[in-house]
Amino acid sequence: MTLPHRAVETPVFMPVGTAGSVKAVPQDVLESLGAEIILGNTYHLYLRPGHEAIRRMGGLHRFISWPRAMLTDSGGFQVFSLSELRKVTDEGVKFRSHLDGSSHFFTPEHSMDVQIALGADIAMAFDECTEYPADRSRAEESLRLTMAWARRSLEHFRAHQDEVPWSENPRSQNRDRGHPQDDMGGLTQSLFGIVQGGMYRDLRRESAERLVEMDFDGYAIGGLSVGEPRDLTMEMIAEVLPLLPADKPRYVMGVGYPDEIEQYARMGVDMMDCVLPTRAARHGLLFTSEGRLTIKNRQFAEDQSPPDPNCDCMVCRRYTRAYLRHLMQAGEVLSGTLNTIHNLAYYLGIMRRVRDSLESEKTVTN
RNA sequence: GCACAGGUGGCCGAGCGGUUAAUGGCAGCAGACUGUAAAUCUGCCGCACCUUGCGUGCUACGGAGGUUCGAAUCCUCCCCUGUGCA
Repeated sequence: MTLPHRAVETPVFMPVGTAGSVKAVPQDVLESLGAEIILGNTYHLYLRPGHEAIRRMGGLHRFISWPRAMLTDSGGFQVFSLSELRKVTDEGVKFRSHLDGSSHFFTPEHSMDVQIALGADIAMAFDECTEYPADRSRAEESLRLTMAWARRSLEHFRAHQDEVPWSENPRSQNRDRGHPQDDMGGLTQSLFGIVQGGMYRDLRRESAERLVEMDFDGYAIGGLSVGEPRDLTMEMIAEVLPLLPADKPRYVMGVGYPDEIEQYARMGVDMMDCVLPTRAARHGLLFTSEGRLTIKNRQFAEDQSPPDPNCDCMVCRRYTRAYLRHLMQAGEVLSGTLNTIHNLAYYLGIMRRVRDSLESEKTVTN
């Protein structure tokens, strides 16, 4: 399958670039690594530098100078991760900014407005990422909210999706400058719905069916990898996947470890994103064909071998474990950069191999 | 030489008569990280031993004596460092 818009082949892994940057790695390096689509975050970009500022600058792609695809998460995950700084009502979520403590009210409509202003290729419905564990009634309540918000997200999005800042768009304000990032060729932004339901199969099923009925451009499975055991994650995905239309992208949010993403991709998941390869890299954990490598460990102090002997990424071709360990010990910023480059290369490599072996029997072109 | 100020565990630095193997920080060692409040967080960090326990023993606050039931903390002498004056 190929994602609509900038023809992204799937299954695909999407590096996370919350605040308009895949931490520690410049865009041109991301391109050379073969990253085809990256994430941005609605909540974070709304707070700083502000979505209207980004709109005025021509949209997210242009602002960060990223010519390939982007997806913005709706802020739904922040409802979960900033649980101590927020208050949820049917209407929306009141956040207290983690930056300065100021109050901000997010509703599905507001999230859509922000995401349209940012103008990523794919926007996400505003949802509540249900925490784990959540008992039955809590999961039901949370799902009720997410489903109501999905409908509101979709309606508002459909009514305003032509307000993206892209040059080809009639309402765009930045059609004059001929920038590579502006080559959107009459594309439209799409919106994905998000399945929730805690760890209850019937709730998951109900969630999926209702979303499909609403007719989104793609579907995500959210609320996973929030602390539950791995087999439960698997079970939920297996339950939901068959209910989602195979001709539209199916995205499992926030996963996972290398073996997980391979497994899910082989099950038919088209898209995945995760902060793990980038965050773990900055913390000194490398994922390799030989397993986890805690590069800061003393044992690598004089190890002249490459991080992963079976990897041909630009880091493994050139640097030794001893050097990477030293950079980590010395607190050099290059440490995070090199570690992240390797981890992303590793993740992207896994997906490339899965794609090759699946030999895209379901190529859908735009 | 005189006058002040100091000498504390690898380093910096608290403590100034008793819950003190000794607050903190750094360095070191190990672990965690899954739609990013994360270049973050957690644990260990004098030595030895074991039944790994808010366990036992030993050593420790420049050195040597002393006061005291008890001293890193008080006294004496000595050594050393910094600053100022000769």
